Amino acid sequence: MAAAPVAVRNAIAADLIAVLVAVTSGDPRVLTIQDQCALPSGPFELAHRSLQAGLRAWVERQTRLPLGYVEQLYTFADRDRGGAGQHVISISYLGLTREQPASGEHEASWRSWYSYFPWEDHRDGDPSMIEAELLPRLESWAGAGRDAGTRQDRRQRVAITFGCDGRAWNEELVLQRYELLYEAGLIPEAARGSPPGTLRPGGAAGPLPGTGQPMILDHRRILATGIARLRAKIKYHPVVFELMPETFTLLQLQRCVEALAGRLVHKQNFRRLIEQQNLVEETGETTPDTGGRPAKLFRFRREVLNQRAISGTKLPISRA
Amino acid sequence: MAAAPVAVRNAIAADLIAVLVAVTSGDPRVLTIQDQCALPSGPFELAHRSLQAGLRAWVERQTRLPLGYVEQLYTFADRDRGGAGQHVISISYLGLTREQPASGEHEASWRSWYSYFPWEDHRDGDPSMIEAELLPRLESWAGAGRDAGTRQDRRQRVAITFGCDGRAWNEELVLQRYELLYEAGLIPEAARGSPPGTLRPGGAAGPLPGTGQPMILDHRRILATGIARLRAKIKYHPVVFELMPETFTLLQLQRCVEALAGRLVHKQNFRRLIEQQNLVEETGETTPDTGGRPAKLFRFRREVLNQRAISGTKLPISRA
DNA sequence: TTTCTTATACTCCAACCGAGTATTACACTA
DNA sequence: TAGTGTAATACTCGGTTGGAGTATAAGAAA
Repeated sequence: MAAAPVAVRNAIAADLIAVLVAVTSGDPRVLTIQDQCALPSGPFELAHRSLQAGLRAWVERQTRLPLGYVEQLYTFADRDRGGAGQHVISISYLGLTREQPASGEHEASWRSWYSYFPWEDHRDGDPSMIEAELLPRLESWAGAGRDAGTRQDRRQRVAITFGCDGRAWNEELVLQRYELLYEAGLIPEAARGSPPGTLRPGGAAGPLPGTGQPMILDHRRILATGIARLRAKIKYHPVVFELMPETFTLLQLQRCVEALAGRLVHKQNFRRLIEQQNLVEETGETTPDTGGRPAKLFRFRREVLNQRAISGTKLPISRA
Repeated sequence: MAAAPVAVRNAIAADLIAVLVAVTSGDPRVLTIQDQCALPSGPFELAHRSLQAGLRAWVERQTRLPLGYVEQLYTFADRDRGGAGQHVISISYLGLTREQPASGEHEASWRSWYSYFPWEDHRDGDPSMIEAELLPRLESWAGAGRDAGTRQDRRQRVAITFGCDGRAWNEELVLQRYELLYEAGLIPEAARGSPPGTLRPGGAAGPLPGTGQPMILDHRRILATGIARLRAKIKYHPVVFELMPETFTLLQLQRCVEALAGRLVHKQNFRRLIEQQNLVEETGETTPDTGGRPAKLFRFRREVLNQRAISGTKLPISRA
């Protein structure tokens, strides 16, 4: 029970997996490898000082991206993941950066996260594929429940996570929605058996059209976790600025938030909130290339990171 | 870079560490071992299906506690923690339960978490030891900063985390406060060098009086993480009920929340919030042993766990 | 009967937040 | 040069929430 040195017989391998996010031209993107079917990952080695140091090391070595903000997501070690009889612990991280040319190594490329979760983008209204494709299948899954209790339970989960029956859409339930679709058998990854060698060829869309592009292993689940965490975080912590260029207009900032949240925000209220919190300061310059009236350029006041510590900083993400 | 099976040369050992919390007679308590100087921990073994399964397994085997709620806290692998040259990954968990006689094995015992963090209990007003002991030492640490910038930075951190200069006390900054005291050298654990064999005898208070009882390694940091997480969580998720008996009065529930938060709440508002959210239902009985007017007994409506999923459920923890 | 303690009902007010209207400032074009 | 499109900015308004206070009711103990 004590924290004694562990014998070699319990030796284990540890993997670091990264969800690297950037927002470019209104698109929230994620760094992927292996023909856009996997998140970048690498082994945790003895040379690394700490987990976060290990992550920063190989991310910066391989992609030359300056990792602004890094946060641990989750650690898991389900038995079916590892190789023959060996446990692999996977420690996942969320990292924010600005999109770079993406150093060609390892065929890494940026991809919109909505191509993996097409039902998550509500910026142009609720995507029609929810009503047209997901809900009917989910309903038939719910109806196939063993007893009445199960069926009602399933219907309730569907209604809550997808905002049916007059309920509001909750953009933070990314993981719950993915797991629901997974349970309902609508996610190709669910069909894959335990042996981790049997991967789908990948590249093209999975077996079921309209449920987004699959990834290897449970990488899509990890991505969902990262999106959910980020969507929750931007509401009370000024992390958006890690994704912005040095100077920006308030509309650009708003578009970035909207891209992450997958929904629109009220422009005037957004500006009110940003300004009354003293998160930004004017650079004194304006940019004319907004199409309309030139917008003032702003710069993030890095000082607030020390001040607020962890509290404060709200962003308005409307419910209607 | 791919998630390939990792060779044995990067073999690593994994430990599970638990912060088990119960609230008894107005005291938030934590399960400890080794003369109250360590959190219970155990190796993650091949036999375990998953991390959480591993945790549940040995906690329930060794303590016979029914673990209601379990949540992952943090994973770390700093080099100075492990044995000679070997990395040890520590995965910490937060678990909620009701205090049991504590099966005597392994000299496990429950202990108020405020004996490790005496500055965190503000139920009877701000503890005098902050003003009397901590702040003077922190001030002299801040004043010893190399340049003016450092000094100002340190003073600001002190003011924010301890709520000086008219700032409000923020009960969620448990970890930040601990790390500040650690940096300032007021925490005995900070004095310990890298070699993990050199532990203080423990038991009695550490070298510096008034900074709480020390623990081995970084267990106190983990405990701080758990407290912070729990204090944040009770505000938007109905986890308090995992700590309550089957039936309870609203005052008991309030006392439990206050014990966790380390501060008092407004009674009328607390009740308003609890009731308008339909979190509880009357049992129909009352209990006369409250000293005053008999209180109605309530029961947690477990159904809400399915309904709210993760959203909703606020608890009022006042700022003044 | 007084007093203590707790439960419970009701009120008040300020802050916040979502939503809308109106106006201003520029670029482009006909 | 007038008109149009687009975006920036100012101002208003009403509902909800949440913190805090007052008042009353119901029992136990002295």
